[in-house]
Amino acid sequence: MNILIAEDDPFHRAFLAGTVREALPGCEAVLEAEGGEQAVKLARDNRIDGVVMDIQMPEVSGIAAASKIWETRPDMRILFWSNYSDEAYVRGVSRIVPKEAVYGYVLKTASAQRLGLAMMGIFLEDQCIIDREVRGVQQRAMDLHEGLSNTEFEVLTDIALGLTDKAIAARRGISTRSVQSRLKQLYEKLGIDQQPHDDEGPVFNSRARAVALALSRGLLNLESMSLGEAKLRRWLEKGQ
Amino acid sequence: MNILIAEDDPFHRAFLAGTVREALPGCEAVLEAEGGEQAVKLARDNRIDGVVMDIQMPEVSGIAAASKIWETRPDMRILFWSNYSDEAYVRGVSRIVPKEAVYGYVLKTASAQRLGLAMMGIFLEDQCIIDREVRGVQQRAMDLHEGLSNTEFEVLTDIALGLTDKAIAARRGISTRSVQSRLKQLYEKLGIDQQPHDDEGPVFNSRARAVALALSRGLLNLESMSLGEAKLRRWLEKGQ
DNA sequence: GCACGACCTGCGGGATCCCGCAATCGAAGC
DNA sequence: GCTTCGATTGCGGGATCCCGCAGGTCGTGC
Repeated sequence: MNILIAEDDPFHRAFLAGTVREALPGCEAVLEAEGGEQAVKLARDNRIDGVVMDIQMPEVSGIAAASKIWETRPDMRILFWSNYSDEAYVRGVSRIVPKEAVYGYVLKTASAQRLGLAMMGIFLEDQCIIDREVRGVQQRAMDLHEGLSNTEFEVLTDIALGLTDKAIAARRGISTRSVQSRLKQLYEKLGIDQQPHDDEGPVFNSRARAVALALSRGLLNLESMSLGEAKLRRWLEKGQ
Repeated sequence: MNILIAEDDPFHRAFLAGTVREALPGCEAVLEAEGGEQAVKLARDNRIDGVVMDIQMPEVSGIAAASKIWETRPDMRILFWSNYSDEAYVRGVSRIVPKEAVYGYVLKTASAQRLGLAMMGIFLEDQCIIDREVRGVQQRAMDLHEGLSNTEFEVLTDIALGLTDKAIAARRGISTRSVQSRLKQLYEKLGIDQQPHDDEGPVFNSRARAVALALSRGLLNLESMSLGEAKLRRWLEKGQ
């Protein structure tokens, strides 16, 4: 069995390699990549049976790299190992995972033992293993009343990128009035109307406040935004 | 000599401890803190000669902890060790460092040797040692035409928190028209007017676009925003 | 004293945003 | 077939935002 490790931090990379050797004694080779691009290349050029992937990496993130790998090898087993359980990450992962793929999501704060158990479960037993805390986020995101729907999530990313209502409407193929309806729902779910008011009218600009709250709650993060920025740029060029 | 290490990641913490022992053979004790709060407590209760501080830590960040420590020991030598050279961090540090303090700013991507040299320079020779890359950011921030003035930076943080013009005016003690003037300058410096236009008017909402650009350029980051959120909350309560 | 630049401020208007009301459409369920 | 529910859309208005223009203030340097 050959395992690929993708992790930019050298200390974490060494720790991962050690844990892999310990949890999977039958493992023949452990390949190491320092970034997403290298991970894709190594996964393409070698016979790999599983990947341990850090999500936050400069240049090409772990999610982007996993997406690339799954394009050609939709049955690849990938264990995501991340510092955070941001909803942006959890959504990002579950959006790209193919139906036939086995995957896992373990937090870096977990013990070495828990990480080792997850490796055994995924790479030996083909189980999907998701940390409890991450599962909680996943659950909340699915709940229709608590979490955001896909359409609400779309307008959220769009206003976070700084688009106008009209631009969002053109991009998503709906009317500006619909955009505003979605925004209103978004504001309600984020609880913007119940934010403090001053004597002199509202303290908060709904649009900007929504972005601030989404960031602080992990609905969005910098990576999801730069990813959205890239998509937006492509759409703009296509339009011209 | 006693050195305090504040770093939440155990691998990095162990690496720091090793580097301290190597670079400073005369060092008697190396104390370790896992977070900002513990760092402040350890610095208060022990005879500490210098601190190596990670900036990004959950709960109490390294900048907040350093600020606390410098309140009672303004001559403390502190070496900041961070993953990023975000302008938000650089500004945050240089805003709180007392005139008589010796400090340093080294990136985590630097080699162990460079880190060791910085430790020797700061703790043995009382030199200020700032990585070249960080220095570049500091320089740009000082340049009046390239970087943002303090007033522009203030309105930037305010709109990022989601405040309305009126609320910003009340908070900063100026008229709403002044807020809008500052915003216009901010938009110009961020280059929002030269963003792409569609046939059907502007694609971007200036206010939201400014926040998006500031985040992607590191002028703001999540920590500076949650810090601003805390300040805002205090101000709101005072007003009521 | 005087010119200069940086900042603050009031006025006014045009564009955008926020939202209540109501009609329409499509999909799911009985 | 009918109902129900969610999503979309138009209309209209009030609030906010963006910005050009012009006048005022304050500190610096000659």
